[in-house]
Amino acid sequence: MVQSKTELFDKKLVKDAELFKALAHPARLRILQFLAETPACITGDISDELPLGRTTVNQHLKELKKVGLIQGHILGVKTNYCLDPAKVKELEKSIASFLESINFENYKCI
Amino acid sequence: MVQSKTELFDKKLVKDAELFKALAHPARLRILQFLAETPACITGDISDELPLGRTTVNQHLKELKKVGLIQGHILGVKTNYCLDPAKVKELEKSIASFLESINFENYKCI
DNA sequence: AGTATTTGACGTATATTTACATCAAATTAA
DNA sequence: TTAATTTGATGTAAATATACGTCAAATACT
Repeated sequence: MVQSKTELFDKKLVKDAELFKALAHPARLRILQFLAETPACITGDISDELPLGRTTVNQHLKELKKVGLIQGHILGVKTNYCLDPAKVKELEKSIASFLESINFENYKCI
Repeated sequence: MVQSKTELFDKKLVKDAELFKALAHPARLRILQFLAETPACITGDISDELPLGRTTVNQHLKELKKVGLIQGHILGVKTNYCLDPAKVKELEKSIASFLESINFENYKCI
């Protein structure tokens, strides 16, 4: 991008775009689903579930953690990952509010 | 990515990820909002609205067109862009169904 | 104590995204 | 007809994303 211009946009739009970006890869969507299905969510089990290497999965986990959608709890050598339900709710609201902003009942194309 | 692995994931997840990716940049979110506000949506006006060059904006428009969220109608030299309200509705449904798949009422972290 | 397991940090290679400049084609205006 | 406008295609440079291997540290097992 030579020179990032993201800071020139409205802060809410930037934050929304970051959330969408976190969801912009099938591996990360699958990870979220897996965590939702699996309350006992050991890190290695996640990479076993996906057609990707462990280090790659770890990278995706890091991105999900960055936006707060998941948390990692260290238990000895192992790390238990899990969804942050509050953040998921927040995500839901952010998306809804954006969609509302582009949803005009009487919109018509010329 | 050396070797893309996206085709190894569930098709619906891949499609959802593509939708989220189209929304993963503040410029594209702003474009969608602008089109929603502006029924007479001349191409050049869009780039005037954004802190980006015309060619850059054109590239973002192309991506939005690729996933079908907007349409371009050629009128002489000019092109009128507008939202595709049906696609926006579809987007809304896809997102809702994904969010539902990770939303467990009794989810609890260990 | 010594070995095995699990993880995250780091580095690396390739692909893609972002931002733009330049150009040619098409159309409109003078 | 000539000049100006508008657009999309093409090319390019830098940044970021994706996928993975290797490694060291920490913990668990024998």
